[in-house]
Amino acid sequence: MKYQAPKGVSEYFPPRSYAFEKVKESLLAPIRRAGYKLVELPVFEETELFTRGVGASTDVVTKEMYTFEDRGGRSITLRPEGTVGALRCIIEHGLDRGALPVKVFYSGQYFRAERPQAGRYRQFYQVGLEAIGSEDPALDAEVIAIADAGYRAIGLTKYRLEITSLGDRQSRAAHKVDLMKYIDGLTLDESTRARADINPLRLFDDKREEIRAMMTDAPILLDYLSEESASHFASVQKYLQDMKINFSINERLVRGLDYYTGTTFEFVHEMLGAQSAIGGGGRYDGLMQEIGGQPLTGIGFGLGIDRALLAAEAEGVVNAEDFGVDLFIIPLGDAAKTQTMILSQELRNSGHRIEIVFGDRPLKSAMKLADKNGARYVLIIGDSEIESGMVEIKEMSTGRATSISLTSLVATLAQESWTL
RNA sequence: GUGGGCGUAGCUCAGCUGGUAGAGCACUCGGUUGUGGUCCGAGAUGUCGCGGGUUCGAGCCCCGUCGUUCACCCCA
Repeated sequence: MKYQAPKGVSEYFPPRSYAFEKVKESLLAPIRRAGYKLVELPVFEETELFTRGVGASTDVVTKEMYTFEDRGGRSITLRPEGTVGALRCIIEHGLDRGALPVKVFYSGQYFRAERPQAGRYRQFYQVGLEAIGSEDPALDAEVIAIADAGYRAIGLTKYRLEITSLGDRQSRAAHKVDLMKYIDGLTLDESTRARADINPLRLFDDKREEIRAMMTDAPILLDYLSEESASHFASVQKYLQDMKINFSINERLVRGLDYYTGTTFEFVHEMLGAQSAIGGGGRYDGLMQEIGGQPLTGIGFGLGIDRALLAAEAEGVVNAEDFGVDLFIIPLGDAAKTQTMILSQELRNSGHRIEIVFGDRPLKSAMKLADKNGARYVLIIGDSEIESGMVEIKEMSTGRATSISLTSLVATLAQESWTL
């Protein structure tokens, strides 16, 4: 085997590609129903957009970006996340000049040069949305509810929603001072110390027992929220409760992108191993302005399709059987082949899923093929059928055959009783 | 970037203490004339990841390398 896909990319092919499609559509449907509008965005952007937007000190920017120079000497980067690019599009085309909030959604692949792992790929797929220009806590709740509806549409049940508030700039600054003071008093190894210097909140998320223990008495950001932030967060919770969306407050929830402020959330699946976050998002107060837009707040999420699929498979809620065809046509002989080509074209034009058998397979083998492809009905066309003008259409599940005239076939199949 | 596991037919894997490879599934054909799902029969398929070493002899041992996988970091 000479060529293989680049390291860390996931490819989806039958039959799993069908489940992938289903998961993606399930996540997308609630977004569309809430009035969010599609934006198709480039997979690469000017590098600076990400260093400015995502945060120059984040791991994502410092060591996980696919960056290269294009032929004109510009520094280009494959998008490591979706929000910044979506906002760039909104700002560039003035979508935020009309009625607010602007509500957009998108889906596609993202790239991060990390060491691959279960549920973590160098190219991964996400469905995301952004709502720009409203501070209303009801919007926070809507965004969370949409994600939750997507997971439910897939059929997932073994996940939980964790939320917290990162507060506003002042809340954070005050907390950071005390947290740094606390961390300075700890004995940490060099790399952990370095991480703490970049973002002290990270230590809350450390998986090592000894670090967790050290952090149990650390000052919690929630205790430092300004009155405004606290009441906003309280409203979000109230709306979620009213909508009967289960959640828990994780005061130690940390996200890897620097732009988050206020409401922040994560959906965590319990059957996924180390990479258990299937989706997450939050509010970002300064981001629009940071990348050259109006000073508008915004909120959004990114839902990992790969991980949602993994979760669906772990829960056994994906059924990949619906990739069958309505009608399988088996031609016997040259004249029949021509007839089949014409017929399949007509039937496909009227919306049916039609497959035909290619090559000169023995009839028996052609029947097997139809069966394996999940054909609901099979039609055999040979010399006698062409001569008599009558064909038998066989229902595979019952084995029963019905006689229909060739000329009325298209019309007959369009009827209610033949719900192809 | 750091650490552990694994690399044998398309897939899942077996191969005992070293003697030049096997199963199941899948695939193709057949079980008398143009009808599938079960059953039976036949058949094709491997540079045993790659390179070196030890040995009379290596899929099995040693070294390296690449790939893969899981975990840390980080995150969807």
